[in-house]
Amino acid sequence: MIDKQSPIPIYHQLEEYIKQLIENGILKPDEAIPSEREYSEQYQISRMTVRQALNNLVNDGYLYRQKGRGTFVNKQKVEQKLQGLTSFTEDMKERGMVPSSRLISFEIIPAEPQLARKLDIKENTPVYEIKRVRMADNLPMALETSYLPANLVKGLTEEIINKSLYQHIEEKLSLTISEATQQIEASIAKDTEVSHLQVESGSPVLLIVRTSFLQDGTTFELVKSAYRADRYKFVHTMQRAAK
Amino acid sequence: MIDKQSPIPIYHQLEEYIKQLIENGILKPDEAIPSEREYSEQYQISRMTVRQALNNLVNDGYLYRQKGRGTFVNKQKVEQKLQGLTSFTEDMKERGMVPSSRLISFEIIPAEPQLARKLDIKENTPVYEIKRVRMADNLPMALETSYLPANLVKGLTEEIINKSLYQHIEEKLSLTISEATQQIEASIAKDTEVSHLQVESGSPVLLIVRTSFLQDGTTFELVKSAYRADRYKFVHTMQRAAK
DNA sequence: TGGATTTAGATGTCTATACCAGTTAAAACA
DNA sequence: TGTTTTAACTGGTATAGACATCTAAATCCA
Repeated sequence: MIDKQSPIPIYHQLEEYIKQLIENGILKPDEAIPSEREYSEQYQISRMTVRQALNNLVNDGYLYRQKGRGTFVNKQKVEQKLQGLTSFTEDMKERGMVPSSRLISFEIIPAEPQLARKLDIKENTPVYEIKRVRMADNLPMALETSYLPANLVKGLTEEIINKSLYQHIEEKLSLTISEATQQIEASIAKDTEVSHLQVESGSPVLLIVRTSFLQDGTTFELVKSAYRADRYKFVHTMQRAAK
Repeated sequence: MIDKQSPIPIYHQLEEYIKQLIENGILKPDEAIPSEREYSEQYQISRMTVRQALNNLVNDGYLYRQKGRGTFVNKQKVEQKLQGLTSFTEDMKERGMVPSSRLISFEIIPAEPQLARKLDIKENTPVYEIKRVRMADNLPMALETSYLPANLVKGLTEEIINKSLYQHIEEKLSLTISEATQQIEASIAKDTEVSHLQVESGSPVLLIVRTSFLQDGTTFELVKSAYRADRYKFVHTMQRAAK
């Protein structure tokens, strides 16, 4: 399980190992995991190294400690799942639904002033505009429009979009989204939303505007979505900041 | 600065000290702080102890490290402000508005099954129910109903509520909310909401249900709010979880 | 039996040391 | 002068041990 010769740090190996046991349900919530000294003896590693692994897992919310008692498995929180959320696809899968989508339009347009400001690029810079109806279990869930600076994601095709845009971005272009800001508000469905989402006029929708950033701070994408209020609820967990 | 005889752990003292320097602007963003070895020598403490302090500050987002270069002060992110958000009052102040509220009703009721489940208490346990219209710059912003288990916050009075419920909870009862989950959805204003929020019937509202937890995991409060969609937008930053 | 005390074992704090791996700038070299 | 090497930093990983503090079970005693 633990390979001391590996270039991967020991604490990280132990971390991944324990994380696996939790995610596979072998270690159950509120169950005590072996003590630090047990890990230390079993794998012949120092107790401080074990602590480093456990501390990371505590920080990530997988474990919690009780002085004098032991270290325990945390309940799988919705939060952990949602924090990693980047795409509609991931979100729906988390909710146990099958995501799909129908492309409405796909073109390259010059960024008008407002969009340019939001994407932090110059006016009229080419931008991909992708409009899609997002579905869950084959029912319309949201109408989504994405804007991506063309210079960041060259050679985008309909095929890639229909397959998995995010997979392409992460694996082929090896770009990683590190942070995102969301603005969420309520509204009444507009005409295009009424028709694409198949709701009655006057129906409420949840508008979510997400701006995603890369590690270096580059603005990567702007996504405007209108969700059917009767089908979608946004769930979100937050920790109180230290004073 | 560092008192080795103090019952307060050394790493914690150093942590608070550095945090102060950052919050008071003495250490500026992207500025390097002294190296681990410097702290170690200056205060005659072990480097591992210094690392424990710095690690905590990195985890809390105050610092970031660069291998081979040093440890630097982070920019104060909006996220950090929003993460600490717990109450309507704090939220409005962040937005530069003056919060106020009008009490509609205040009573102790037995928890019905659904509420009991959400608060994680037994059925018919006494619960405070507080209904208020929340205002920003004297304009109705939201209709809010709070539920708090009576045994957790004994002796609540109208006066306390009108003054500052959260201040009372944190300072008098010394309870700290460590985590909260929010569910956000869009809807159409109901009759009571129409009248209290002074909107037309058919107007959209943003429904937010917040459940707050104490450090030990106790469910502390359930707050249901209906915000005027034309005045309120929920903003939220998230980091991508590590894979 | 029931309450106080002991004890074993858990996490928490801290030390002192060692070596590794990036980064940078000065020193040596061509 | 311009390039390369080197040395002196930085944080990252890992060890082995000490003592503190808290918890719960075992033990003892009235």
